[in-house]
Amino acid sequence: MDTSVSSQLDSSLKDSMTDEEENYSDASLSPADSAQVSEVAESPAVTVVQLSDGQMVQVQGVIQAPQTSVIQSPQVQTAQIATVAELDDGDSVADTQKRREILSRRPSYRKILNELSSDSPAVPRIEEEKTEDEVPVSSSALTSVPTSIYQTSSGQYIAIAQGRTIQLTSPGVEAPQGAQTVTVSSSATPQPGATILQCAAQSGNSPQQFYIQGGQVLIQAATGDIPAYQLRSPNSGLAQSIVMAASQGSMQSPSSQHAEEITRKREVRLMKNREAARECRRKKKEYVKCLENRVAVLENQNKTLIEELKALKDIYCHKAE
DNA sequence: TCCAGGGGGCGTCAGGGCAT
DNA sequence: ATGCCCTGACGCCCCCTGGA
Repeated sequence: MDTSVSSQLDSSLKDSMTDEEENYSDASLSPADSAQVSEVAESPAVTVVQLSDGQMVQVQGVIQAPQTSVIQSPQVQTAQIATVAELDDGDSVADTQKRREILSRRPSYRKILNELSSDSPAVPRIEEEKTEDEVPVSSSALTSVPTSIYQTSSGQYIAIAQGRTIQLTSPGVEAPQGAQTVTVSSSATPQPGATILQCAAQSGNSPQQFYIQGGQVLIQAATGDIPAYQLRSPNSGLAQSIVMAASQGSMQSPSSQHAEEITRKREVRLMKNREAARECRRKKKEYVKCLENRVAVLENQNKTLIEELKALKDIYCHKAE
């Protein structure tokens, strides 16, 4: 009787705990999570469970059962899970190395959550990021040499592609509303005079004007609430040598193009890393929430099984009498 | 009201993993 | 080998809360 129930619980745990989760419970769970997992009384009953990848896991005290009664308070009916390597006393140096390897090889939150979701359909999957609405930081745009992306001091992005396309994007605004695209058809060979382009601004705003003057490109705001951008291409056309002045009136000299390129690359890198860190934190929160849900589910499951066991035991005792 | 402490979010850096 | 992505770690800032 006890054996069957504990095996059920073991299999339940085996099904629901991936090795990545163990790594997290070992290293980086939130205090609330670790408290729920590790709050356990010492029990001599240790079950070794083999995970799907072959890793051995010791599950201690799945049911803290004294000899007389199986039923215990729910507080102590949690499982303590530790890898065999950690529990093994001998060869601590090798254990430490192995532990470090396990920790350092931990997959990303997306992978972990996707694996969890493959286990249980209730867990939402984290889809691969769509780059369509990330024009300023899309890798394809960044790796293609002709595209230049700049961020203004107000947070707006200016993307200039070799196709003579200028795109203004405001952060936090969906692409259809936030992006303004202008195709510069006359700039392959810059006109000696100024070519004025107008793009349809957002409703309610005055149109912005783009001046192209003898190889120079100036983007000026027509309204006071939009900061003034100044771009220029000293040699020809709208190639990547276009730079953006930090403020109105501070045009860049060609001699500083190398430093500008370095600065631009750094800005792009920082911007992408900023986004990545934000996304990583979001996924981490989602992952922790997922683990908390899983703890709740497993606790409920445990409770139900114990009640079931109690009922069966009552029936058995009645028949024995 | 002031202030210390904690929590949460953010930006940046560093380093490992991975694809090319 | 290289570049990109992901994430831990660190410092900073802001907000909230409880005590003096």
